[in-house]
Amino acid sequence: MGNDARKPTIIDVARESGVSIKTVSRVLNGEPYVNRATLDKVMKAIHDLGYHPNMSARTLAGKRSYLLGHLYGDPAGPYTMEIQVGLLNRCRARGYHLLIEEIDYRGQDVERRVRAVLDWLRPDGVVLTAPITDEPRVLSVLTESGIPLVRVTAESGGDTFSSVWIDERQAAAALTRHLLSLGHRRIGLIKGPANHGATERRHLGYRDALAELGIAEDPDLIEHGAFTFPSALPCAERLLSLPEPPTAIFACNDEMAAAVIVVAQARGLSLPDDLSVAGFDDCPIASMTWPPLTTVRQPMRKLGEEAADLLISRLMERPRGDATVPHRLVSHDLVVRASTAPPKAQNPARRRTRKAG
Amino acid sequence: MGNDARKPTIIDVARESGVSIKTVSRVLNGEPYVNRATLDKVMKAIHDLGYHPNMSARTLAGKRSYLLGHLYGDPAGPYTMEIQVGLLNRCRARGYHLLIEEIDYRGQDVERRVRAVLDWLRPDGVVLTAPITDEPRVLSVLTESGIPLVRVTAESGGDTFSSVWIDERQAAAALTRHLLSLGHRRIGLIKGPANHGATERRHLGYRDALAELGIAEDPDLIEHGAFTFPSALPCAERLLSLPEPPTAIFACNDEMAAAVIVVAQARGLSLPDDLSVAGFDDCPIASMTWPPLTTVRQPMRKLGEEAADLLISRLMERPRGDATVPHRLVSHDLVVRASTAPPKAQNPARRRTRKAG
DNA sequence: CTGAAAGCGCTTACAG
DNA sequence: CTGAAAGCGCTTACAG
Repeated sequence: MGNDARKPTIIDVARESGVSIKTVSRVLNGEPYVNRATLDKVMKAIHDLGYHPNMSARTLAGKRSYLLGHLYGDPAGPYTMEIQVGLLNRCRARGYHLLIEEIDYRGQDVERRVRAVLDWLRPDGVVLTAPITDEPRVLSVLTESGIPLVRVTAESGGDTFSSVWIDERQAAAALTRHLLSLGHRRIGLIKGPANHGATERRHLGYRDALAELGIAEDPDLIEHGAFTFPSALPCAERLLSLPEPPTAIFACNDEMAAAVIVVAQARGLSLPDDLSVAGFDDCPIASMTWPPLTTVRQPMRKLGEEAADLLISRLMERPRGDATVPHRLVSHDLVVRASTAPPKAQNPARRRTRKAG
Repeated sequence: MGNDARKPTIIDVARESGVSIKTVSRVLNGEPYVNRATLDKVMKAIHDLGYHPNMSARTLAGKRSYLLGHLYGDPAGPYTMEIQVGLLNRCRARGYHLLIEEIDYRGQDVERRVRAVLDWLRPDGVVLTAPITDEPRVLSVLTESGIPLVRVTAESGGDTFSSVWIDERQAAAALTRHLLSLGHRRIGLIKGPANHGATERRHLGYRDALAELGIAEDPDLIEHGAFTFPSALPCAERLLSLPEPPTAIFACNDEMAAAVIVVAQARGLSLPDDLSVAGFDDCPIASMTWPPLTTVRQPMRKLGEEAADLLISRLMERPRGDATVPHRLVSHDLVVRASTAPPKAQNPARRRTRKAG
């Protein structure tokens, strides 16, 4: 209330600048072939009037909504949320807006949920983040609808879907090499869930690095977590209870690495002397543990920014029939912090009992 | 490509069910005075055709966008993101959608940014979460525009803005009482930033509890953080370096409490024997530290759900001129975990040096 | 380089 | 309880 002042429309701008609404529309959409003087007049009118185009009218008349949909299966996870910040950054810069939708990929009606989002919101494009980048039901609905989509951190190759990714295999190998170079030879691995693409990629990197030194993988040292903190607790317990426990543990994400630290501390181990721990992602938690975690930094905001850029650029070029499926590789960093060090005792896990020194 | 099948419109539904589009519209909007048999026919046609109303057309013709805007100043923070999950839950259930926008409240052009969101997106309502619930520039633009808004976790009272809140003062008092009941008498407090409403409210609760036992607040025990992990590091250092250090520290959120734990561990203190630590919020981090944190659980998803419900209900009742400004109080819980225990040594911080036992 | 007309798919008054 | 008409603010062909 108070401001009955009707918001200015394209008609007001046209009148103010003495041209047709079609010409204003041309300026709004950055179309070529607008006389320089005309353009200036229109720009001035837009500015003077404080005009903003009405999104709904644009969407209804044109064929685009200027909306990107972010579909994710991991509500409030730090990894997903950081990517979202990146998406938001680029949407803002390029005149798009972000609609978010959580998809419970373990639920019964995944297809219906995804379809509903498309039908109701009609976003121009969709960004998929792990762990639903590889969910067949989600992908099938999306493919069938023909909507442009980009997947963040999924399998690189493939000529079906566009993606933004980091080389997780190589990153995992680099991290494992770091551990090996410190002198560790028994390195525990806590994997993610089997249905998650990253799980296999990181495992392969671990195996690559071991193979370089001619070390065979010991199945006893491989545990399956679920990329969550609680899931890694029993994994860590089992690893540290082995007759010959590992001197280092590589958890495939930071939350699981934090769990390893907690278990180790509860057992009275002194870190990193008795046990080296490494994670993956460089989420905020990686800097909040004691000792802070050695990990692989995934530039999550950047992944989001690249994804939005890729998608929006694709939407801007008219011929949406072209068969190019672009991929973007983003670089990662090995971040060495205090949670990794050379192994000290031969049999650290045995040396101590449950009581802290 | 592939599906040229034009999406069904209200006209198709009208034809299919043999009524006018106006009647279909009535059904869509749940208006009263629709004959039962007519309603059934229309519902069947909607279902058979797989019809979904076009949001843009609705927005353009009607005066509502069915969009809620979530404005926040704390990108990717776990507290904010959990609230967002709650908002999303209720939006989904009630036919609304959520647009998200980060507002850099320390930036120069806050007003312009907020105004742009309103002008471009024209959401029906706005949800504001801390720390921008009390930002005067944001509030002034919003007030001036007359858009319905609800603030999550802001000052309870006031007849200007609607809010959803927990009694932080009482919660902080309960937590402090817990510490006192364990026998602690010197309790450090790490506050939030001065411009954040929660800062003062939690401090008052701390003071209330001390006063009940006739204990005067010791200014040396009060530190100012910024609700972030790094900000609390020097605060903890100072507190633990006092000639007579506290036996317990209450950090006003979990991230800062995690920082206290890290500092204490780096100094070789054994927790909770040498030092009790408590946080606030019960974010995921609270369960990922060692020892896990005693804290106050804010039901963040619930806060978000209540906020969305409050707002949507308000939007549904036509007469938007009514002067009621509803408030909703959500209850909190004291969560006692292993980070708090009775004080052990008289002077624990002195007893040890930097080396862990 | 610019414009007049039609139409996107709904809802709003207004009738009946 | 139901409907015919107008209009929301843009963009799309189509002309010139």
